[in-house]
Amino acid sequence: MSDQPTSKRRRPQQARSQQRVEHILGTAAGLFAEQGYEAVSTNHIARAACVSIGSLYQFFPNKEAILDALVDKYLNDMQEALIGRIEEAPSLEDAVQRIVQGMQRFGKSHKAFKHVFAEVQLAAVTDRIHTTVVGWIEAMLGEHYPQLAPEQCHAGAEVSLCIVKGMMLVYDRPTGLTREQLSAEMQAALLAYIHDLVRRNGITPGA
Amino acid sequence: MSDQPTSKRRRPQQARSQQRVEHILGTAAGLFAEQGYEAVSTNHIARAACVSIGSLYQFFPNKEAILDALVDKYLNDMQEALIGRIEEAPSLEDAVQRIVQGMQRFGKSHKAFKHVFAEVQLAAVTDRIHTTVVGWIEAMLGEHYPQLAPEQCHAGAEVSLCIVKGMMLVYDRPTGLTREQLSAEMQAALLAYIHDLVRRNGITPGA
DNA sequence: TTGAAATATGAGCAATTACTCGTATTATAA
DNA sequence: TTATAATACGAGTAATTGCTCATATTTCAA
Repeated sequence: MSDQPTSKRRRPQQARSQQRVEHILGTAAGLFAEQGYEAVSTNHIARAACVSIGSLYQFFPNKEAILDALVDKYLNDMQEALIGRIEEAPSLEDAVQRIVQGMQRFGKSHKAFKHVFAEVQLAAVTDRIHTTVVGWIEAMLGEHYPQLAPEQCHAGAEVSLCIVKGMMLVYDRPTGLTREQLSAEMQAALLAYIHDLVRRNGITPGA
Repeated sequence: MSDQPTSKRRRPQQARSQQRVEHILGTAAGLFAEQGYEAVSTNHIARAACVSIGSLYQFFPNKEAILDALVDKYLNDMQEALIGRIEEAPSLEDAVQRIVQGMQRFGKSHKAFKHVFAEVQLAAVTDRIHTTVVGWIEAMLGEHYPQLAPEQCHAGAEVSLCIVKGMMLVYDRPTGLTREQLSAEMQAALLAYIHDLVRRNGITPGA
């Protein structure tokens, strides 16, 4: 996603510094997840990672660069964890299940992601993720329903992502439902919408 | 929602100070909407409202109290703007339309609300809103489908709110869809899910 | 008219913010 | 072994944060 330096700063060249950068990122992810991006300071991150503030700024030109690096990582991880599996899905129902469960797993193991993804004021960063994921869903819809016009695919993808986003906001809230129930309901909601979409466009839903 | 003092601070008693408090709240709402809660300082609010920082702290014991007061106001406004209309809705389809359009209107005229509602890290405040709104939707479902078990109503309400929340996150994003299209799609999504829910529970959807 | 309560003011405080820079410690290639 | 580049360090900077408090002004009942 970015091979040139993320920053004007030095890129880590020796093994120890590469490990350090990884470690800083991991620590930052944890803190962001717990307290949110704005509430976490760079000094805070450095202290928690047992790294001097100077070392942190050796590799990250500013606070936002840390978040950017995290987002790069997340988009890559998501691509691996989700997209491969979605393309292999034999049916739309299967694809929907993989999306919902994949997102759930991903949100669980990368809690900071949920913040970044849902936080409204980090518009630039959020946009990158949003656009990327909409593209994936759009492609999936187009593949399963070639008769669907491109604009319809796009609209469907935007709305589907709405649903998935709302879903992620609610996963760690005490809803009275188990994760499995929530997951099942969200799959049902997504499928119900998609089936409705294609039906409205005069296509008989497959399977 | 709270008649006793919001704070340990003086309650405004004279007309001029009541106006001032209103004005501070309005200004804060605007700033929160533009920049998010964390990014806006109390000094900032005071300056923008043309009020000294001391006056601000005369009526609000701390920054959070400003947000709390806003949420009180929003929940009241929402109750008036939405709930009355929902209870009068002749059909579920109509109720869904009123919810989606009401939320949209509300998000438009109270932009700060969107932030507060969706922001993950303001857990306490967000919870109040979430719980309140889930209750409303739950009641609506129970009324339109008396055969639906209370847990089913609750589950349905939680998932429906997920969808509405995701919706609010996306309204002012360049999606390539007009507001009307988005609104229509979201109504369709909500209805598709609810119809699916009652169908799965062996009830033939009305109308 | 008077005086006490309500309201208004903003300089200023301690704490924290994102970030710099001079210096010290490593690693590596010659 | 040595010299140069890479890495590490953390005291220190200016700016900003949420918030206080002594003082000044306004309101209104008596």
